[in-house]
Amino acid sequence: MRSTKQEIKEQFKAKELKLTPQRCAIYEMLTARTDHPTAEDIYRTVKRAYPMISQNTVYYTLSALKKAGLISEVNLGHEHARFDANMDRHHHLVCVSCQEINDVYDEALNRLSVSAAKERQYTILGHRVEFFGYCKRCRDKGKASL
Amino acid sequence: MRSTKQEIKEQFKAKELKLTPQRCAIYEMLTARTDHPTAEDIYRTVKRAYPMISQNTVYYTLSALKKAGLISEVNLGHEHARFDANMDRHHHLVCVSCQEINDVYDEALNRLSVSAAKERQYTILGHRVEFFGYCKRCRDKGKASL
DNA sequence: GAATAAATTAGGATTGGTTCCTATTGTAGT
DNA sequence: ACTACAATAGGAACCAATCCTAATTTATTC
Repeated sequence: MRSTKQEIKEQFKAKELKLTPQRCAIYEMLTARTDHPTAEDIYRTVKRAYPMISQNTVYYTLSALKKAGLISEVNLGHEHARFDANMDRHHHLVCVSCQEINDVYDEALNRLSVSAAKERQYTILGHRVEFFGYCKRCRDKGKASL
Repeated sequence: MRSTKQEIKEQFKAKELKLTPQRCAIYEMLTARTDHPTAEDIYRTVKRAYPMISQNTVYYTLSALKKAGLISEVNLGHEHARFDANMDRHHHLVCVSCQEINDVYDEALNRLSVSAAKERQYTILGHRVEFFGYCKRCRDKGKASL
C-alpha cells in the first residue's frame, strides 16, 4: 500500500526527518512494493526519477529510515540485505530456489516463547519465524526438468 | 561435543570427503565450539596449528562441509556469516547488544506450520525461529550505566 | 609400495557491496 | 531572507568473499 506524499510528509515530520525529494522517492517506492528489494534494486529504481542520485544517499537514507523505525532491514540468508516498509507484525516464507520472499501473517506465530530457563538468562524483545521451501513456480519448474 | 579424529575420519569417508589435516582441524574445532564462529574466527584459530593455511582453504572447506551436510551456515543478521557443527534440530536466541548466540531446543517450536493457503502455494521444507533480546551480561551492563 | 587420476591447498589477484571522506547543496526554523 | 545544520553527490577506500593457477596431497589401483 503505497504512501501518499502527504502521508510521507507527516511521518517524516513526526520522526524529525528532513524531507528531501530523494528520501521521499525512496520511501514511497518501498511502501509500494512487497518484494523486499536490496539497496542496489532501490538505487536503480530511484535513479530513473533522479539520475544524479548516489548510492551513498540510498544507503544513508535507508539507515535513517531504519533508525526512525519506518522501515526494517531483513536478513534471511540472502546474499544482500533487503528492505521492507511493511512494519506490521509479520513473518517470512522464502523460496530456496528463486529467493522470493512472501509475507506471513499469523497470530499464533506472534505468541511463541522460549523456555522459562532461557527467559531468566535473557530479556526477550521479540522473535522472527522464517519458513523456507519451494514456491509454486520453482516447484513446477523442478518437476518439468525431471 | 568435540568429535574425535576417528569419528571425523568415518564421517568424511561416508560423505566422500578427502581427509586432510586442515579439514580435520577445521571440523574438529567447529565441533568443539557452540558459539558459531565466523570464517575469520576459524581461520585465525586453525592458523595457530597450521600457520601456512590460507583463507581460501577455510572458505573452500566450509563450503564442502556445508554441502556434505556436516555443518550449517547461520545467518541471523550478524555482519558476517557464522558456522555451526551442531546439526541437531534447534533454534537460536541472539543478544542484540553483544551478538552472542544461544541455542534453543524446544519441540513445540519444531512443529510450527503456515496457513493452509500458503501451504498450497509453497512446498515447505522447514523453518527457523530466532529470538532476540539482551543476554544477562548486557542487560546488567545496561543497568549499571543508567 | 609405487603409479595414477582427481581433488585440495596456498597465495595472490580480483570483485563488489558497503562505508568513509569532503565540498557543495538543500532544508527547516527564526 | 538568514542561519545553522543536515543531506547529497562523487569518489576513494575497505574488506569479506570469490576467482585463478600452479604445486601438493589424497585415495585408489596395479
